[in-house]
Order: sequence, then structure tokens, then C-alpha cells
Amino acid sequence: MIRENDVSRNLHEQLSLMIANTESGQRLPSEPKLAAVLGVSRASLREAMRTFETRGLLQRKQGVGTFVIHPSNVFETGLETLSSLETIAEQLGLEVSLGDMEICRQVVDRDLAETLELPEGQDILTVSRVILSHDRPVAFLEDNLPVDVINESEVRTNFTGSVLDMLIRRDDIPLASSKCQISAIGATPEIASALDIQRHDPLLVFSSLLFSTRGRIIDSSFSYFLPGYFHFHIVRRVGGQI
Amino acid sequence: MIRENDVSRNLHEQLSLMIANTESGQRLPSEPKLAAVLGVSRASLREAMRTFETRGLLQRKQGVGTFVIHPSNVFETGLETLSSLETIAEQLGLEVSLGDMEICRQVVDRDLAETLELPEGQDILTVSRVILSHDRPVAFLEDNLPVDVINESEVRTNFTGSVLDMLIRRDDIPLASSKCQISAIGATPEIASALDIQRHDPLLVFSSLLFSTRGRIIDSSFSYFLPGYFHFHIVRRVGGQI
DNA sequence: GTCTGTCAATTGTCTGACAAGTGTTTTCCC
DNA sequence: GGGAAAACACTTGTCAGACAATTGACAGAC
Repeated sequence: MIRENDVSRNLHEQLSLMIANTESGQRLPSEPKLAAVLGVSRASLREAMRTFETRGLLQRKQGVGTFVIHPSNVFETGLETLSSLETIAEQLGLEVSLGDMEICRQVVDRDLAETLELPEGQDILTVSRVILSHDRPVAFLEDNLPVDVINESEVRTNFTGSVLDMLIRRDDIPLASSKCQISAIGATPEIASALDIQRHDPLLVFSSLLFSTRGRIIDSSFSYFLPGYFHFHIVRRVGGQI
Repeated sequence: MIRENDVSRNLHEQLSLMIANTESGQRLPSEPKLAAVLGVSRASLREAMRTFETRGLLQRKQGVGTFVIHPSNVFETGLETLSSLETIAEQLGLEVSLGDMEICRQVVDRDLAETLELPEGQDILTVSRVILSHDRPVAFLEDNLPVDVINESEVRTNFTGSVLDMLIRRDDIPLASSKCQISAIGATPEIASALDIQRHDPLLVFSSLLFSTRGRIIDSSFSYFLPGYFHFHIVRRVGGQI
């Protein structure tokens, strides 16, 4: 897991709290004052502020001050960080459960071998399952992992609904980030039956690749979401740089 | 427009180039060396590196070094920053053009008044148009703006296909960020006819709110994309903090 | 009334230093 | 000779203090 030093960690939390409690457009105290209040050096404070500036939550003007920008009142429930559906649901106070699940070891097809950067003929583990909310199917998830990353028996014993959470719990492969491609499709017959909807009903699709810190692709997943049950959003900064 | 100081700007570009030219998993030179090479102080360099760390492109380990993480070879064409379709298309070398367009001044309905935080009964300007790629309709865009932000005649004379680009060109309202909600729907009869597809065909939808730096909502837009013609992606960091 | 120079406040950048963590090499003891 | 401990080199993390660049407000001259 990602670990940080204490100063940086506390500083980040405190600053996050301070930003959350400041109205949009209001000015923060000046850097020297803020550094004194938070008990850190100005350099460390500035580095922490950079992270919020990068996310578009702060704007700094030389000679004037630093201002808070709230894209909305909801604070950071978007797609910027990768969390499992279960974790997101827990944070939002929603109830989700695991529906039908299928675990299947098979030889990769050519497309998947290419995306996973595996030699052809190698085995992968495919985990597909339905996510329920109040007993209604709302999502269909499929993960494809090389067998040397994870073995079948481990999944059968340790799986709680999320491949990501399982990998995080294991802690042996340092995960870095996920590249997620967003699209829409009409439901295929298989998915339509799994989600209890009509064929060709519109679905939101996330095609994701999960990368380790060494750049290896750990997981190729496809997530199909029923529109209306999830509110995914991202904050996009205006302007090219930073 | 967002403006930066020269040091920061050049530093950011050079660092970006250096990261792009470093293989995933490889180590960067140490901070003192890198600062010397780039001709800046270590403090400034560290601030710049923070922005890349925040985006998940760098990982720092105390006592070891700083490592580059490439989610993929494609560098930064995702949804993290807000650009017009025209700008994106230009960067990717695609050809897009403006199809049927409609500009309409009307009284806000209740829903839109709420999202735009306007008093009921006020006028807004609605700009809707079709985007073509090689003469094939690929997207349907609708922008809703308060009339005091933009007036009808200005749109009719200055519009080149993108409301965002027009607002950026004008430079009188400092834009901060956009909150974009992602979903999928089946095409309505109007959109189906505009895009020359069947009713209920799946479409990717972005519902966006554009915020000024003072927190005011400048634009509420709905973008409908034909699947397959656009490859939107985002990079999601694993782990909660930073 | 308008313009201009001054001044205080703020962020941007730099320098140098020390603390803390990591991996390697050397030394010392058995 | 072998293994453990210590020393070392190198890295990032943090700090203190200083000066530059920019901005906005205010007072004074015209």
C-alpha cells in the first residue's frame, strides 16, 4: 500500500478539512500564517497545496492570495481514485451485495493476450459476477488476471466481491493506477439476461487496465453499469498545463 | 486564462518531456542532480514533481528514489483537463466539423433553473448542434448559459463550434473547472434523428457543469456521443490519499 | 478628477542545512 | 571462513531564512 510520512499525511488531512470548511471563492490565510498554524514549514505547506491545486480545488495568485474553488458541495466522490464498488457503496451508505458469480480458468484469446501483454496460449483467470442493490441487478463485472498473479483456490476462498480489494489486501503487488476507458453499448444477450434487462438496453461500460508500480498489467476488467443507479463523475480542470 | 510564472511553466514542460521519455518503472535522476540539470532549485523541482505524483505518473520512495509510472504509452489525452472537442480532435489529428446548429433564447424550466442556480423565469441561451466526423454525425451537444453570461448576437457572430473555446477566447470570466457526470442512455427520437441512428441506440452522455473561479455556474451542458468514435479515458490512482 | 509613485502584503523562487529511510560495503567477532 | 553488526553513501522529507516578482490600496501631485 501507499504509505506516507506523518507530516505529509497529517498536513494533507488538515488542509483538506480546511478547504472543505471554506466557502468557494474565499481566501485562505497567507502561506506563512497557514504554515505557522499547521505547524509545518512553508515549503511543505506549498507542496501539499500543489496537490489540491492540481486537482483544481485551489487557485493561487501571486501578490494576491490563495483561493478555494469548490466544483460542488460534494467533496471527492468522483472517479479520480480507484476504489471498489463495495468501498464506494460503503462510503455513500448504499447497500450492495454479490449476485451470481463465475470463476473460470481458460486460455487467453488473442485480443486479451495483447492487452494483458501475455504470450499466447497462457492461462488466465476470469472472474465475472453480478452486483445487486436491494436485490436488483445493477452491474455486471468481469476481471481477467494472469494465473501467476492470482490462483483459482485463493479466489474461491478469499473473494468478497472485489478483485481490487483482494489485491490490496494481499499487499504483495504494489498497485499504481488504472487506465479506464469509458463508453456505452447495448446489452448483449448474456449481459441482458444476467442483469435482467432487455437486449440492446443502454449500458455504461468501463474498460480498465490495472497497472503495478513496475508497469505490469495486473488486471483487465470490463464493468457494465445500469444507468441511473450510479452517479459517476469527474472534475475536469480548464486549461492545459498543471 | 490561467497564467503561470516562467520558471514553473518551463519546468513543467521539461519534466513532462523527461517523464514521457523515461520507461515505466525506471528511476529518475536524484532531486539535486535533476534540479541542477533543469536549472532550478530543489524546492521548485519538488513542487513540480508533486503535480505529476498527484496524477499518478511519479512515485517517490524515501531513501530510494523517484520512479516513473506510465499507465500507458499514450500521454495525457484523457479527461483530466477540459478541452473542447475541436481542440481534442486537433491534437489527435482527427477531422471534425460543425453540423446542424440551433440557437434559442428561452425561459429556464425548473430543473435547469435549479442546476444553474438561477431565479425562475429568467432567460437562458440554449446552443445545440451536431458534430460531424468525415460527414458522419458522431455527437450531439447542448449548452445552456444564462443570458448575462453571453448574448445571442455574440454567439451568432463568434461561434466556431465550441462554447468553451468562445468563453476562453473572451477571457472576461475566469473559468476554473467542470464537474462532469457520466452515464449512458438510449437515444431519444430527437437525438436519434439528429445523429441518424435508431431510437434507443446506446449513447454515452456527459452532463457537465462549468464553474467560474468564483464558484458560479456558467454553463450546463449535455453531450451525447456515439460509441466507438471517441475514446475517452481517465487515469485513476489506487489508494485514498494524495 | 485623474494620474503616478510609494508601500505593504502575498505568492514565487532560491540556498543551505539537517532528519529519516534504504541499500551496500566494510568491519569485527566467533 | 561465515555471519552479524556497524559504518557509509545516497536518496527523499522537512525546515529556516532570505530575496524577487506581482498585486492592490493609498496618498500626494497636477
